[in-house]
Amino acid sequence: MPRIRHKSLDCSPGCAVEATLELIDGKWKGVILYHLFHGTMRFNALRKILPNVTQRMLTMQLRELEEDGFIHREIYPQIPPKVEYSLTDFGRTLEPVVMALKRWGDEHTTFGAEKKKSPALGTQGQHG
Amino acid sequence: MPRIRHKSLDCSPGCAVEATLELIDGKWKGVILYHLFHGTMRFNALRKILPNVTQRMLTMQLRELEEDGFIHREIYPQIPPKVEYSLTDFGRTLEPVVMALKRWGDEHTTFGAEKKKSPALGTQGQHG
DNA sequence: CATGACGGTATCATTTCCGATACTATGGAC
DNA sequence: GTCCATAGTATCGGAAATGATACCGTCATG
Repeated sequence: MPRIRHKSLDCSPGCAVEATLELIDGKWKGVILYHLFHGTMRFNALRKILPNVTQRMLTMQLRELEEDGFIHREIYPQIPPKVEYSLTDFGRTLEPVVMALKRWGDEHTTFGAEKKKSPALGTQGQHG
Repeated sequence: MPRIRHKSLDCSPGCAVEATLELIDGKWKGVILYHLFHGTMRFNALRKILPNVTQRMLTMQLRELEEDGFIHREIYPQIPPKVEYSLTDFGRTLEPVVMALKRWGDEHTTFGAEKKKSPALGTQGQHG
């Protein structure tokens, strides 16, 4: 049961909505989670598919996701370092949420529209 | 098709997730939308169920939701003023998203847990 | 004349988020 | 001895989001 950063969540019934939003908010967490649904990834692998995220931000977002129990950080004590990120069982419970977000984005934003124009992505199956 | 505040959305397939998040982000939009699913509301009615939101913030969030085409603002030219907010058809397309967020929050956050401890809220049906 | 209801604005301060950049550690290859 | 790869930290600064507070306009009531 993750902590909630909200100072006071006594904001009426709909508050569970905000509580969830707070946890997956943070500019890159959604995408990070989305990619981890497809499997374990190393730090630099995430950097490659998220070229706009600075190293600092990526680290921070990953740490927060870890703190909240969504992802697991596996450190292999070797040189050069190897660190793998994967979803926890708890993290997987977010799948319906993330997928609802993605589905809506695909259908209703210009980003989704652009994507449909590019059939090459279709070969990636669930990825696109 | 709403504008996207993100500067660059070339952040790989999962980006539709972020696109959606950006639109319903903003600390109070989730709750506002959630409450509007239950029907039209006046400005002060929203203030009452969201006591932590300042008037300024509420106005701003509502204006952004309006800009993005999610809600409709109906002004009745009378004294004292009356302004009603309601979801547009487009706004209603967000229902699965918001409900997914709420469901997860209810089941997995301490806020949700607290709520379950309070059976009185159960009488509110879908509200709680 | 003062007060209250309603739906706001305006202004300022603070907090929080985020980006850019530089720096670190270690071992192996060259 | 230098460079590279990996996974970070540290520090600084600016921008954006949010909060606090005060003010506005109008009509009705007292």
